[in-house]
Formats: sequence, C-alpha cells, structure tokens
Amino acid sequence: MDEKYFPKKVEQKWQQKWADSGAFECEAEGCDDRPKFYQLEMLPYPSGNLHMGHVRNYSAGDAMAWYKRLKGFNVMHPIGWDSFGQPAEDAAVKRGVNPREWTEANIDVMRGQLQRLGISYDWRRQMYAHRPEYYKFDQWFFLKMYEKGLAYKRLTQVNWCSHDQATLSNEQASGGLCWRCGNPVTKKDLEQWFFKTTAYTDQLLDDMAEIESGWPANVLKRQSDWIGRSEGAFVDFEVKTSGDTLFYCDLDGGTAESGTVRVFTTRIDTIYGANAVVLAAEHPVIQANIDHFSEDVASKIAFIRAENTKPTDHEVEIEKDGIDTGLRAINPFSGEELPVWVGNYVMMEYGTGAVMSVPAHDERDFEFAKKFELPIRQVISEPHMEHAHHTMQAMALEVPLTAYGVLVHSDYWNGKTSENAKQEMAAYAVKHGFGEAATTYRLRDWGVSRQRFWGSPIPIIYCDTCGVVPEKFENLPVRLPETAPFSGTGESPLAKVPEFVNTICPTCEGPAKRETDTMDTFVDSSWYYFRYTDATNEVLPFDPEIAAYWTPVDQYIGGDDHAVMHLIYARFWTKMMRDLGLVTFNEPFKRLLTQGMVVGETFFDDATGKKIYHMPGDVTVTRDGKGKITGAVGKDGGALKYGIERMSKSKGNGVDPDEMVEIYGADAARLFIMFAAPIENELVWNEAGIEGGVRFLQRVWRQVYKWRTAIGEAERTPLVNGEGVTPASRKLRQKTHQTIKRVTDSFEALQFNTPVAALMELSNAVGDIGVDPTNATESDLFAVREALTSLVLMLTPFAPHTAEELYAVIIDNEDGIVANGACFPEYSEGLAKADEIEIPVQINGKLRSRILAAPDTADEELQRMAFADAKTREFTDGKEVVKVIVVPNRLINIVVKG
RNA sequence: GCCGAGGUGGCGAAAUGGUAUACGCACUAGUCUUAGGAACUAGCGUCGAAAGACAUGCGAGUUCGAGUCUCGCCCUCGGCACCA
Repeated sequence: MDEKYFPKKVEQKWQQKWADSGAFECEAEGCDDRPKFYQLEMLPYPSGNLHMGHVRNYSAGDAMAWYKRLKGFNVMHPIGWDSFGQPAEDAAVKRGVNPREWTEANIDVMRGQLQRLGISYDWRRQMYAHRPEYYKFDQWFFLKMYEKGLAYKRLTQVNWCSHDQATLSNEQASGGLCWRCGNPVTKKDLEQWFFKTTAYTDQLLDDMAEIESGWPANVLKRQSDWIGRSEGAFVDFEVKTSGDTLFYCDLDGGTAESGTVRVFTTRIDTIYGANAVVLAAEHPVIQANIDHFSEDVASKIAFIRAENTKPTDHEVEIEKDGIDTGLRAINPFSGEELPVWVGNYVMMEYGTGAVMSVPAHDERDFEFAKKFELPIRQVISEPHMEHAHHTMQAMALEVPLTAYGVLVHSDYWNGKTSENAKQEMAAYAVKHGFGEAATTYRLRDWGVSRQRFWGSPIPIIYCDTCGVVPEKFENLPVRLPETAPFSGTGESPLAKVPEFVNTICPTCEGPAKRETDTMDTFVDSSWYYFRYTDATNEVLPFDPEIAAYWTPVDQYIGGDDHAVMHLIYARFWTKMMRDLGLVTFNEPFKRLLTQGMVVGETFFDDATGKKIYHMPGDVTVTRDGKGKITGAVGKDGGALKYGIERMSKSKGNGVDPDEMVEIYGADAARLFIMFAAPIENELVWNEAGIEGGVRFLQRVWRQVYKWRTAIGEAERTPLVNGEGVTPASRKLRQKTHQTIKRVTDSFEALQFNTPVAALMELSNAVGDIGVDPTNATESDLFAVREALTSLVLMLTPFAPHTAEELYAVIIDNEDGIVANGACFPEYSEGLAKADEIEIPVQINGKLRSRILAAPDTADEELQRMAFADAKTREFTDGKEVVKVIVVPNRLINIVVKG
C-alpha cells in the first residue's frame, strides 16, 4: 500500500480488475436465490461528451446499484445509447460528416468517460438505438401496433420548427417553442403517422395509483395535468340563421341532417346562464357557412385563424377577440335563442371546439362578455344567498362566481345543488336526445413521423395497386442507407435515395415506394430498458421470460425534464406490450427518482433576440458581499446579461468530467457530487467543494495506512462487556453502529448527501479515539478495525475504487470487496445505544442545563437528577414549579411561575 | 392568472413537535516544516466583558415546548397557460 493516495493508480487498477473478472455482469438464469434488483438510469444521447448532469445521474444510480449489490441482491445495472436524433443529422448538414460515424465516435468517447468514472455497468448489455439490431424492433413494434390499429396515418397540422427543419410533437412544441433549440414553432399540413396513445388515457391516469408511493408527487401531478381528463357533458344546440333557414353542418361523419353544434361543458348546471355559443374559428360549422357570412365576419374569422397559426408568446396575455356571426342557436333547456360567435379563446383542438358562454360563472366568458357587452346572468348562487337571488336579477357581478352552489333562475332546476344538477341535467339531455355525459382529454395521439434521415425508418410501403401496405416481419429491419443527400430542408433525405425509396410491394410484388419518414426518437427510449434484459435477441425485442425475471425496473433515476414526455410514452409502451402479451404488468418503473439539474453561471448578450454566450474566462464579473453577481463585462467591454442555467458546452458553463477525474479522481468527483446537495435539488456547481471530497478520501486512506498493521494482527472477536473494554473503544463502536444505521436508512430513503456526512463523522471519530497503534489495547484495536472496515464498505457506493483498495488492505487479500463477496455492514441496536445520554433541561422551554443519565432512566429519577443540578436550581429555587414534562431519553422541561 | 415546491450562518446544507446550525466549503489564529496551495490543533450565527439576550422570510395562533403543525401575508424557483 502506498503511503499516499494516488487516485488515478487505484482507479485504473480496480477498473481493470472489474473488467477482467466481469464483476458487474449479471444473469437471470441459474443464479442462486438472491432477489433481483434492476437499477436503471436514463440513457444518454451521445452528443460527444458527458456533462456534470450525467455524472450526477450515473453516480446516484451507481451508488444505488452498489448498495443493493452489497445488500445481497442480484443487481442488473445497464447502460445504452439514445443514438438517433437531430444533432447527428445537424452535423451532417453543417459539416458534411456521416451521422453514423459521428455517432459511433461520440459513443466511444462517452463510453470511455463512463469507464473512467468507474460506473459499475454490465457493458455486455449495451443497446444502440441507431444500430439495425435495435431499430429492427422499433419497426417490429410499429407493425404490431399497425395490426392492432394503434398506428394510423392522417393529414394533420403539425408543429414545425423552421430552425431545426423538423416536425415536433405537441409535447416537444410545448409553449410554442421548440424543445430543442428554443425557436418559435409554426404550423404546417402533413400526412403523419400516429400512435394511439389516447387508447390508453384512462389507464395512464388510473394506473398512477400503482406507482403513487414510488414516484415523486409532482411528476404524477404533471402527468395527470398533461392527460387532462375533464368530466362534463356534450350538449347539442340547434343552429339557424337570423332568418329561418337551418344551416347544414357536417359533423363527425356527417349523418346529422339538422344543423346542430355540439358544445362540451363541465358545468351543464350553468346552462340557463348561457348568453351565446362561441365557436373556434376553425370550427366545421364556420367552415361550412363561410361563404354566407358578411364581409366583417369573414375577415374577422380570417384574422383570428391567422393569429392562431402564429406561435404563442406566453409572456403576453392574448386579448379576447371575436365577432357575432349572425347565426343563432337554441338553448335546448330554456328554448332561448342565443347568438353564435366566433371567439379567439376557443380552441378547435380541445373538446368540440365549441363552448356555451356563461359569463356569470366562467372567467373567460366573463371577460369576453364584458368586452363585447353581452348580458351576464347569474344562475348559480351561494347557498345562503339563494333566496335573494330568486327575487332579483343579479347583473352587478364584479367577478364571475365559478364555485359550485345552488341553481337559481333555472326554471325546474331551481334550488338544486350544482352537483345534483350536473347529473340530472345530463340525464335529461340524454332522454331528450340533445346531449350526454362526456369525458374529454387534453392528451392527444402521439405523432411519430419525422422528416428526418437519422431515425428508425417507418416500415410501410405505398403501392399504386394495393395502397398502404405494411412491410413483412421477415423483411425487417428496413435498413437506413449508408448516407443521403442532407440538404437541411423539410423533406426527408430518404426521399432522395432511390435505392431506398423504390421497392417491391409485399402483397402484389409490383413496384412500390417506401415511406420516407422516420420515427420520433422517443420511440427508442420507450422500450430500451426491456432490451437490456435480453440485448442480443434477434427474433424478438426481448424474451418475455427473461424480462419477467428482471422487470419491472426497481429504481429509475433521471432528469426531471422528462417527467411528461418520455415517462408517459414509456408507460404507454408498456401497456401496449402488455396487450401484445410480452409483459404481465401495467407499470414499468416501480420507483422513480428525479434529480435536479447541475447548473452554472452563464454570461450572454441577447441584444439580437438570440442569446450569444460568452465563455466565463472572457468575462469580468463584479460581485456583492454575498458573492452574487452584480455586473458582467465581456472581452470587448460591452455589458453582458447573466444567469444560472443548465450546464452545457455551448453555454460556456460546462465542467468537463474528464478534467475533474484527471485532477481529483473519479471517486472524489462522484463522492462530492453526491454530498454537495440533496439529489432532487438544483446544484450550482462550485469547484472549490470538490477538494473537500479528496481531502476526506485522503484522510480515510491515511487512517487505514496508519492502522493497517496493528488491526491486521488484532483479535477478531470482541471482548465481552466489562473486562478490558476501554471507554474510547466503547464509544467508537457505538458511533460505528449508529453510522451503519444512519447510512442504511438513508439509502433506503434515496438520500445520498446525508450518508456521506455520516461517514465523515465516523472518520472523525476514528481520528478522535485518542490512542495510536503503539499504545492501543486489544479492545481499541477491535473497535478501530470494526470502524474502518465498516467505513470502507459503506464508502463503496460513493468511491468504489478507493473502497476496494482499502478493503483489500484491511483484510490483507488482494481480491477486494466484489471478489470476496463482502457485504454491507449490519448494525447492532444494542451497540448503537449510548451508555450515557446527555439530557437537556429546559426551564419554561428555554435550555438552561444538561444532565447525564443512563439510557432508559425512569422519569422520576430524571426529575430528581434535574432538581439536583446546580444550574437548574438557579432557575427554580424560590419559584413555584407548576409542571414537569419528562420525555424519556430526550428532554426535561420544568414549568415555573413567579 | 392557476397549480406545485421552497425561504435556516459568508456559501452548499442538517435536524421522528424536544439541545437549531450536524457534515463540508470559505475564513481566522496557532503547531510542524527549507517551503506549504500539505497535515494537524483551536475558533467561527448576531449583540455582549460576562451573565445572558436575540436568531430558521414577515405577522398571528396551537403547545410545557414550533425550523417542523394551523391561518394570513411577502419573496424565490419550477410546471401549466385561454382545456370550456
């Protein structure tokens, strides 16, 4: 053993040993009775380099994997590559490189980085999204879904990012900005393939109950908001002109011969307060009658439609706008004739694209009515105001009353509660044929077509004779050609590769053309974690029997930014696979941990509307007393804006993990990133702190070095109570066992910062023992040996290389922890218990003194001791003791008066 | 605007309703050393000579006792954004 800690040497040695022995390779078959544990982290996109966010994610995952391994689980801990996607294609467009070569090279770099970090992966299980062996099964699933009617094609307006030249899903275009480049999204008409996620909406929502205990509440909340189930009713309003001709409107297949407009409402109980029916500008009724409208109306509709295709700027609230079309609708409950408006606040994509406007009880309708001076009629009353409302028309509402209440001015329904009225009125509508109870969702089907080269080809063939024909299973994979002309324009580059496009129809064997769009890359990440279980299967995505052993995933760890998209798709995919008979459960991830971002300071100039980042080295920064930035000036002397943003190379605030490993070692970097903050917090990277990590490892190293010989020769069985047990050794053993308990509890609670602190305390306690190897008694040596062995073993999840080396030294056996099958230490409740507890004495709730007592001392005895304490007496003498509260083993509070 | 999370030393942070500030960083003084950006020792919330007082965003409340529970504000961060 070297006297000094040389991280690089230790890390290389153990990485080699692990690789040689296949230390982290796991099997489902033939293994013992150990329980399985599937530890999964979100797979990286191979962009070229790891960033500190990856280091945080994979360090946490590895800590968990090691902990479970040492706890006797058969652990599977895999990694793979989300290697299809835009950056590879961008590189091809901009720099003429081959996306495949670019991707493979990046993977090599990043794999090397992960190996230098020493993450304990079973490397044999790697999956690569861009390799035919993997994407073959993206296509396999596509065909299976096509068979089941879960994959279909339709003409649609897609979100289009003109910067990335790509189609985006609604999720990816959330907020009107491209999720990848942040540029505004526009609309474009295209034929697109969809997966029918909506076939599973209720399950996606209801099965959350199964994972409620293992997932962060905010993630579930965001998913259910995203799915957006809302229960209400459809109500059909008959529509006519201001004259008496009914307009014909072809809705939902067009069997309706009468002109009706179906609205969706969650508040059918407010229908007597409707003052108008408001339609989206894109509504079919508007479309059907577009030629009949006056010029004013037509131009307003055209204007609103044009506005709707513009990207939304969420900073600015859009002003309500609309116009009375001249059409009239009949309220089926009251028979009242209402104007039909077009309103810019009604969205065609949600519900039916039509609403009944009830200004008294809806904020948007209220605002709309105020602006256009439409009547506002209150039909819901607070229960205690009911009587008053029966006798007067309440026109003077200052704010809409959106809460439930009691119906007023609603004929037959007066006096009913909102809850009852909702049910009864929906039933009434059914009975009279003008409506029904209904549930609508915000979630829509998943558009998977991308006009891209670097993705999995959609296995569909277009034949002039047979139409749309799926490729045969035996012809999979539909291989991507080596390369394609990358123009960076909207059409898929595959369309310009004749040998790809031109093919033979699987049905009639006549000439046919292939679909040239590729699949969204979220397809790959929806099922990769099943592929790990059986990574080389050539026939099926995976063998259901093998997957049945490993899945569901026991612990998933990844960025909180995937809370909605990836995690909903993966859940959808699992349910789809269940229905294909591949798996038997509903939910793929039993427990989910979302880590916070690693962020750093950025400096930029956004005068041009786009942020131009400056490297921190080129920026002169001024700070206040608290270290907060007060100003920043660039190289050219111009003032810069500053912020704290997610670390990345392009923003100039990235820290290179390789550099960290080179300077401090992988173990120190990993230990520190776990210690610095709770895993779910955002972490502002601070370089200075990592030295504390190294110092700690050095300290432990020196302690083992110092004691190695003495404890190697020490007695291995503890001295029994009393005889020869020194107080120092007793105290150290106590600390050791308390620490084991703390660390174990922390891991079970998925806390990674507090156990590191506990280990530091234990190391400090070893340093404080007060004896050295020359004068230590047998009892001391036993305690030190136990403390150091436990410390080193518990350090393994954070600093595995150092732990292996130190453990090998302690047990004097070169094989170390894994090879010897060492286990996580177990604590003894009895040893963890203190001999003597310091019990605070409070007088009127204020701390005044402390007394020492044996654990579990009787209340009366503790009271007696407290009153015997001189310091306590100072505060109690001459005063009336009103009450004494004794909390066993914790505290005494004496309440006095006067 | 709505929903959610959170405000504790100079900083990252810790605390089953029971000794607030563990652990680390930074800082200060000292020891050792040719040297120290190493190691070790001591100190480190504020005020105060001390006793002690005051301190967990602000204000109330419950309790013998509140960082923790309740109510009302303020601020920060995140999500959603006309979802009928």
